Amino acid sequence: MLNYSSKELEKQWQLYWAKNRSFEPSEDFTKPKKYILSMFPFPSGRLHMGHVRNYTLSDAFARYYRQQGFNVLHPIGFDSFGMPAENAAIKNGSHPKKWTYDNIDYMKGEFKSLGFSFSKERELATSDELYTKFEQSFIIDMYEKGLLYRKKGFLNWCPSCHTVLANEQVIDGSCWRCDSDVVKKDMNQYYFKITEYGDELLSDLSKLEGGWPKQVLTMQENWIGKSNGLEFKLSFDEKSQERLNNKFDGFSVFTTRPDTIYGVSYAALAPEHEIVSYMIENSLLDKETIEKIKEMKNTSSIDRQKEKSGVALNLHVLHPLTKKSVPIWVANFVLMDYGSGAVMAVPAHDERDFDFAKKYDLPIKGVIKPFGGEFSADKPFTDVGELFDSEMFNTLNSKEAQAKIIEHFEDKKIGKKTTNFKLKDWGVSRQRYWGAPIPFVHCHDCGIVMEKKENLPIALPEDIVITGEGNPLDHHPTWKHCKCPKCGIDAVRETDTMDTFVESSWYFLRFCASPKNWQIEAFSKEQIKYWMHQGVDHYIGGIEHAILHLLYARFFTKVFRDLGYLEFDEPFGRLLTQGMVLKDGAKMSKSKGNTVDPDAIIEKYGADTARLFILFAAPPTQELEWNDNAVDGAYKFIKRFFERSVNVYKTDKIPTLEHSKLNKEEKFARKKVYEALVRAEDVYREKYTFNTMIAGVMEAMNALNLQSNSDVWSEGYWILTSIMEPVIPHTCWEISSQKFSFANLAPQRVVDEVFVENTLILGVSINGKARTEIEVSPDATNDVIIAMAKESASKWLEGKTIIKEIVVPKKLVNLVIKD
RNA sequence: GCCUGCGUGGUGAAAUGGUAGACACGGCGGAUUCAAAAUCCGCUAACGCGAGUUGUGGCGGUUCGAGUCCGCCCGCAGGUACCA
Repeated sequence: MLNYSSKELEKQWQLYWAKNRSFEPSEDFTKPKKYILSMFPFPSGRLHMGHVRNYTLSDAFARYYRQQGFNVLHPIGFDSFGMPAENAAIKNGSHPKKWTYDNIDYMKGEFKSLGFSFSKERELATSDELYTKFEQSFIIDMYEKGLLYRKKGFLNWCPSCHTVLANEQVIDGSCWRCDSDVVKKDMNQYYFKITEYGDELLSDLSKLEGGWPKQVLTMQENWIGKSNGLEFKLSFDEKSQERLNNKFDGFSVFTTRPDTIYGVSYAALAPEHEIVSYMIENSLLDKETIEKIKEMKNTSSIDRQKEKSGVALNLHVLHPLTKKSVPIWVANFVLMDYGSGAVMAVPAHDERDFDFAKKYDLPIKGVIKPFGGEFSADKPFTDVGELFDSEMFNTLNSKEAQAKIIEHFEDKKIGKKTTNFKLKDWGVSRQRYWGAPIPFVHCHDCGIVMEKKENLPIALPEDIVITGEGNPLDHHPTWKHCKCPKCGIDAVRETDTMDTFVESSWYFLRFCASPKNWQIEAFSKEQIKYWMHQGVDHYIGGIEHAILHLLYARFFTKVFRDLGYLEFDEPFGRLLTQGMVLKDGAKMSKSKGNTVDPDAIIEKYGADTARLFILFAAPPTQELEWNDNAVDGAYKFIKRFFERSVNVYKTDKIPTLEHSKLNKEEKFARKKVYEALVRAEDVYREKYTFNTMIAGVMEAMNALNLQSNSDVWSEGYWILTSIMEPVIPHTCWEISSQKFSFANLAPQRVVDEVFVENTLILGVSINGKARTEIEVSPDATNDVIIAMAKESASKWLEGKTIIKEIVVPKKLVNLVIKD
């Protein structure tokens, strides 16, 4: 066994694992469990290095916990619905289903060749009809509970993908997938009422503290965007009401700064506001004004941000407290989909209101001044200060005034305390073929009717033509025609399919179900209770899912809880967000031409090399710079690790050694081995810094190589192959099977005697600066140590006075001196 | 703008407030070889022949002692943005 041949060795163990069902979880729910999950891939065709990093990490956890005796669930699947399958269909004329499942087959082969210890029997693809069946059933439940509804609205529409996008899928005004400019389109679609869970999604973030990266918690918090304030109505004066044919008596506004209420000098409506629309439709505005408003509406959200613009409506409202007349404007910076689409404007204390007031020469009325200072109208004052010109609230601290003014509005019944969220309901309809059909029927008589559960799944037709224009399901000759499930007359199926984020919002629950029950249930309460206790134990994936996927999955968990399917609040106990894989300082991408193909690396070096390099080159949360030379180095280490196992004898028990009889090199080697073990335990528990764990093993190897005691070698390998198995499993199983009958792939005991030293080296520093070293006995008293330190450092002490002596046990001595 | 992170050798990176640079890559030198590859050994923060001096983005502070803690500033990355 001198020659390391990665290819044969890896293939052999992969076969062995498959044959022995080595990675299937047990159904014995009395055992302690670990649920290790990596975010499942979209079957794009081939794995990229980001995937390899992701699954190498989860595999290391899974293998470690198996060694520790846990019942480990480490499943994998494919998030297999989605637009790329259709885009490929348009481009190559392939069928989305064939394209998808061919890719899945190929990628499964890649998983195998990387030695990932996934459960084979729980593999799934979300485009499987069985998966769709249960998903549609959940959708029906959610509709019945009022958590899914249909409404007309202004939607984000990608003209290139010909589909609607959720707010979360619009990045800087562009489509998250194809980067086209997103436009607004008025149409019907289905929404999940995620806003109903806004408060809980926010407050439960505190339950995740410690388990999730702070960064992700902050991102979710900002995305949910809760703000407290005052909502009140601004009422039109009589003249304005008449002008509006008495159709409107006013409009509602929301502010987080009620303390600035006396500084209101105008109010502004969004261009899409209903009052504005009414005026346009009923020709209550002159041509020029209508043109200006239309122009604002047609400007994209990015362009709207460039410069403020607006137009006066010649309407007036009465200030709610002072009853003074306040002019109404239409302003492009007022958003229709936040609050009520209308704002009170206080230019003295708000940047946006200020810019707008400057541009249109509107009055700026200060009501808050800096403590001990004066208000200046040169720029808006937005800090906390003292109220003035605010009637009964004068001299109050502006922070305190907020609550008081809200109270005042509530007492007078002219306004109320309100909370607003940035989070909006999640639009899920997609005008696409390759997705799960929304299981509803449109009946002329009954309206929207849910399909009967026994008819599920409503599967996709396979004989379709995909052109890229419109929705293939809508164009299909027969698919959408059906009978109303309620009254039986001719009806039409909903042709919208669901956003693919719906599938990834519950897949982690599906994995908990025993495959033997897959046909009859989505998952069972009992099994979920076991596997999901404290959530998924380690969830690993890219930071790019910090908002979308993780928020939706949290939402679904809470909904399922309220539907009675499960009994916990949060799906993922611990989250590890891995860094990107870079080459030449940039993210690997086909367009940049800096990709490294995992298959090529496996072919050249083997899977263990790829795995070792990835875990060694950087800690998981950091970016990982690909380095061909260092990959080569990883290969050489494995080869050396394998070949030096000739020094190890065959045994099925860890050798026992009499430490005191060993020579210096032998003792040092043992110490290094056990140091590596201690480090490994820390890594899995909390730090995840596999790089330092591997460095420890390398140090131990270097130390073993300095001695030739075969007991020390054998004990060392017993432990080191156990530590390294999660990282380079093929190599370690080979060594372990040949030398230890696998008995070492089990929890290891730390032997404390190896850390006992008969002399200690202490650093000696003068005024905190390292100068020299002394060698002392471990039980030397401080007096002795200081005396030795002084002698050793005498050169630096000449002519100086020692004013303080500090001994840090086992570390150093610091002498503080002065002239 | 706001919110998170992060700034350490030629490079990837280590370092519970206690001798900065472990481990590895690269580089240099040597052994082996007819030669090369592979392998093995040694050196490798900078400056200096050396004793030594200087060094963790910058400036301060706390401390016997700061890469680490605190304050301000600079730079980079990610997220987010007329959210009233």
